[in-house]
Amino acid sequence: MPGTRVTLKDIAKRLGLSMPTVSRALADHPDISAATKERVREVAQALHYIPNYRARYLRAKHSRLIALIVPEMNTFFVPAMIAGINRVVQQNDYSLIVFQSDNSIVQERRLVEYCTHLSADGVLIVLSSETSDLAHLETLREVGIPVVLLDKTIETTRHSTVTIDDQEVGREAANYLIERGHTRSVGIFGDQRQRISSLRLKGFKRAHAEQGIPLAESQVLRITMLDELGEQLEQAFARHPDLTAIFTMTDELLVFTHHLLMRRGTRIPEEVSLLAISDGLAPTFLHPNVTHLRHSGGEVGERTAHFLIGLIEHNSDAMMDVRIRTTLVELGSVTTRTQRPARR
Amino acid sequence: MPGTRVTLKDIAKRLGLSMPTVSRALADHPDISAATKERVREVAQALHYIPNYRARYLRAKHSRLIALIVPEMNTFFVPAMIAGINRVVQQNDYSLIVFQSDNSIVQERRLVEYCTHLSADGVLIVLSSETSDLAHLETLREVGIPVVLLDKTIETTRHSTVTIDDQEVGREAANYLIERGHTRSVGIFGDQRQRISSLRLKGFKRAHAEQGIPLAESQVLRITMLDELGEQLEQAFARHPDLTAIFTMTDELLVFTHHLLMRRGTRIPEEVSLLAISDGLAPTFLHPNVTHLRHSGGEVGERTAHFLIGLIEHNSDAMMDVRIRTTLVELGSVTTRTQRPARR
DNA sequence: ATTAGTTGCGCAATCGGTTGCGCAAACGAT
DNA sequence: ATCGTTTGCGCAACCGATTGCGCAACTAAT
Repeated sequence: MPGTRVTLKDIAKRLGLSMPTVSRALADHPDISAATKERVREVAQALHYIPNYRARYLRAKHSRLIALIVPEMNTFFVPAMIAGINRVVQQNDYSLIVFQSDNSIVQERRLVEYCTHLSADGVLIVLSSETSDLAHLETLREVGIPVVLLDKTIETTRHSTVTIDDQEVGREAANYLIERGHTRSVGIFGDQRQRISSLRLKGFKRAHAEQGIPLAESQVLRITMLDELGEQLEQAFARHPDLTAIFTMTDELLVFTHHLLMRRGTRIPEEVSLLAISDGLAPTFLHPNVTHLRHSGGEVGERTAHFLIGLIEHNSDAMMDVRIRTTLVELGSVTTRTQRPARR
Repeated sequence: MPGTRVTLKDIAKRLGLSMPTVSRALADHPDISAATKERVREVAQALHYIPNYRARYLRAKHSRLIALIVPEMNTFFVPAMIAGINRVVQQNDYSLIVFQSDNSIVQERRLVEYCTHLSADGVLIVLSSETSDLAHLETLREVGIPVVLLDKTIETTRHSTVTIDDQEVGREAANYLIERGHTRSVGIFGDQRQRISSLRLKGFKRAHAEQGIPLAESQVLRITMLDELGEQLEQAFARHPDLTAIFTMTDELLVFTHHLLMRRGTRIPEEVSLLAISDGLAPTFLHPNVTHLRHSGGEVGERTAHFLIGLIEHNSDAMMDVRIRTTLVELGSVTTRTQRPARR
């Protein structure tokens, strides 16, 4: 009869044994004779016994559940990250519960609380864009649930993080362009309320400053909504006829920028060079393939999950800021300009 | 002290009440006086009481957990689908557990079994490419857990499905091209062991047959690995100099095909028209934008989740095959050829 | 034959809540 | 003053599994 589960008691009754004996038999406990174990296993099979994990884990302090809270499922980075996390989580016999905060701090708070209700063994969280402090994570600390922040974080000394060195990668991007003679480039960045965006921009600016290359504010595009991009890009072209390179800080910005360039007939890299920070997928199906600083979502996910599971299993509250390095993948969307950069 | 949770008993002790009273107070049970409720709530707050869902749901037959098993996280469709499912699931106070079968039937079986251990209230499953029968889903039926198959399925009379009419959409695609004078087109399809691929191909072929347009086997590309696509496409071009249109059955195939066309300098749509079945995102950032039959992952996810939750909450085992209609989105990657199609 | 040790299993408590039922005190009605 | 009703709360069972401990029965050693 559907809905009614076979329990240990049922098996016990069938065999004239006690529940503990059946439990131990199935757990291959040494106290139980081989013959009994065999009989128990047979009946368990025949009756389609299914263990009840809620009952089992009621005594145990762990649940083998890991929760992931993401602000949204964008197209490129997050799915790859989830896949990476999931791989490690499954390999270690945990299950992954995925929540989406829709970039709302209210939702995020609710979800964090929910994680405690579920007794998650650990929580991974990509902060929402509205999140400006980490008070809501204290609940987790109180009950001893380890948390790791990844990708999008804010400044914190109380939580472990896995990120890339956003400022450094912004700097590398700019240097790469400058070294190749691009003294007038446009950088396309995301919402500046997000640390990830502001840091990448900061690095981008710093590189210009260090190299003595001027960078006007109009060379920096801060994109909150993707549909602003078209207009802002046109303005940049209009204001900077000497523009020779464009840098995009995410895959989303890359594909839209690429599309806009194609639409206006701008040839890459003959007229404008294109450089991105990317997961690596989009650059290979855009034409021409796009040179990028690779930041693999899958790798971030895997490493973060490993780290979290380490915290869980060693019952550690070690704090660590893991910085993942990006690798440069040159695919020919950036030219080297022969004329020397003009210095002031 | 971290790890030690505050329980109802603690609150009860603190107030000199019994555990049931505290439980009822927090549940706003009418038997409890307003004054007591207030005191209980205060103490619960002060002590940072966190309910233990595993204990709560030990008695209840439900868990408010919905499991999703996907073969892989591709880039386009699946993430959008997950986002859609998650939206509905969260709105209805369920949680979504995501598993990945890596296209392995062994994993899939393991995961389905795991769903029963977790006492999931319902299971959504996108079948792996190795799955050829549904015997492993019987366990779920036995314990009364509703299942809905979505997107990639196989023939079944015992399970509900949510799909598009794959054969029909293949047919529509071909007809669209034929009506516009494309009598020599190439169709790019996925692994033929998957029903989704074989049906779309079947429809594509049928349309040609119905219209009396010949379709050589060399006009049909069956792609198992994406890296075969380049070579096969070149062969098709070589063999069919009169080729005027290309159809791709998924987003992945679309972006790679588009990339290959760009690389070989084929102009779209001047030289070759391009038509796709797509989630709608890729077509808008490729250049030119790609005309497609839209099949929204988000919508599929939402509708499926709604349906499943209906089954759960009405304790129904109704069977239903939901067919989601695609909508035609014309974005200019298909030209109309002036010369009439040559009939035989 | 008595003792010591091993083998195989059951009793009962426990995890943290929920729920049916009972019961005392307070209340109103006659 | 008596009876019936309502109010507010506690007792104990229960969900399904795990586990420390105890206890027979059997074996082996002296």
